[in-house]
Amino acid sequence: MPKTLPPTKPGKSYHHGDLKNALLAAGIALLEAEGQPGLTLRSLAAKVGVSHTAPKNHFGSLRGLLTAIATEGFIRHAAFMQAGVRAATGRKDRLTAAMQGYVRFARAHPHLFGLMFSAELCDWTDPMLGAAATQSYAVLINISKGLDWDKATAPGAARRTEMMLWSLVHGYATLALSGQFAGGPAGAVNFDIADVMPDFSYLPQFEALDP
Amino acid sequence: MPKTLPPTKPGKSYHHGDLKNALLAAGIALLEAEGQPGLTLRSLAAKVGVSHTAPKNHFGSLRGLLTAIATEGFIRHAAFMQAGVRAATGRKDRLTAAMQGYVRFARAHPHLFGLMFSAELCDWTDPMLGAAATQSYAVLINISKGLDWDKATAPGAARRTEMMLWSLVHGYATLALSGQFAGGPAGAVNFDIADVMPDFSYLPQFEALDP
DNA sequence: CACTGTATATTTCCATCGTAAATATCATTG
DNA sequence: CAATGATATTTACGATGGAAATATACAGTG
Repeated sequence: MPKTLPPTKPGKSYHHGDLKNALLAAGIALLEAEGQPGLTLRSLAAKVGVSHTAPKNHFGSLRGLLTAIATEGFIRHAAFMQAGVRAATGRKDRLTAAMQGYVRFARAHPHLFGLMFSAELCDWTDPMLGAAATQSYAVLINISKGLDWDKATAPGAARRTEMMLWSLVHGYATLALSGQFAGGPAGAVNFDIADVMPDFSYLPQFEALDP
Repeated sequence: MPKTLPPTKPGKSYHHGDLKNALLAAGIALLEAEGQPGLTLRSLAAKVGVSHTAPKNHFGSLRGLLTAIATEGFIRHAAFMQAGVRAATGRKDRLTAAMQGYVRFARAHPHLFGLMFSAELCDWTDPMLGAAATQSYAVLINISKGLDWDKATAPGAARRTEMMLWSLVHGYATLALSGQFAGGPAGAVNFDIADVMPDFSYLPQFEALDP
């Protein structure tokens, strides 16, 4: 009964059946393999075996495709951190695991990470992308809420703590990725944020730049 | 005597005379005005009034032009921070001024800042670019050396302190630029790093990721 | 089963881009 | 003034993203 078969891999057909997911998977693979400039609509379409205008039906434009890839990247990013958090016990250890997961993901998927935080390439008005990024951010927020630092009562202290943690780990990941730390001390991945910043929430002057 | 006239602005001539600097200046202006994808060799050449292949003589390729622009960006970045540092008194105030200058520069020249730390667009094997980036980093290093935190005697403590400061301010600038802090508390630019992290150097587990 | 509408994919075409190669112009030096 | 090297232009080419028209498959409906 060929009718019961869902449109998965019908061998060779005019219609692909699952082109959107296939383009996403192949797009991420191509991005990781050859970097952002190597991910073109034509090369991607050739890899999947369709015409170079086929992606337009599903993503509208190259920008739409990159936005969808970044969205998937944030989903994986959050899941990657969460997996580390679940394996840890204790509040500080969980924060450490999240931070380490943040950096490890960036190192494991540098081009995807770069795309995710690229202001130019993605369409940040897309609600799906915004939701995925927020969920990734929420992993850090939820963990930082359980820490001692959260005892500060100053208005906005918790928010500033989150921004501080996010800034620190994101800056570290970004600079490490761009090779700016190349001259630093040799060593394995040992990013223990909990030990580095044991106490800062009671003196927060960490104001937001954006309204 | 038209011969005594140096090759500056001879009105209209086959040779421009100072095309390299003109391309750099117009390139930065075009980058800031229209973003990185708007800075093409052809649009830049049209703006300066030369053929679209003229930049090749001075920069080799688009990548070379972007690298030169990023180099100039780091020079301005360092100068911008230094100007704030000179106007401040006291060691902590000087660090604060440098950090605030870091963020303000990023906000004032978002596209230039993005290009400077873009791993894909620039040629990081260029020694001029590396030197300019190092000089910008050196502003933070020199200031952090005079702080109380520097009393730590653990091996690599100073280096870790520098990396921490750089990570924090760079992550903050990057996230603010990409609009990730948009949901934060409203407020003016008030980034007082010295108050946020008064004490961290004596518990450093901040290892480098890169050899 | 036949008919029809819709989603999906292809073909063709175009403007723009970066780059290479050959050519033209100028500035300098002897 | 002639020759040489630096500088700029012209022409051409392959690749890219996108628009428009066309072809194909699928899902209902009678």
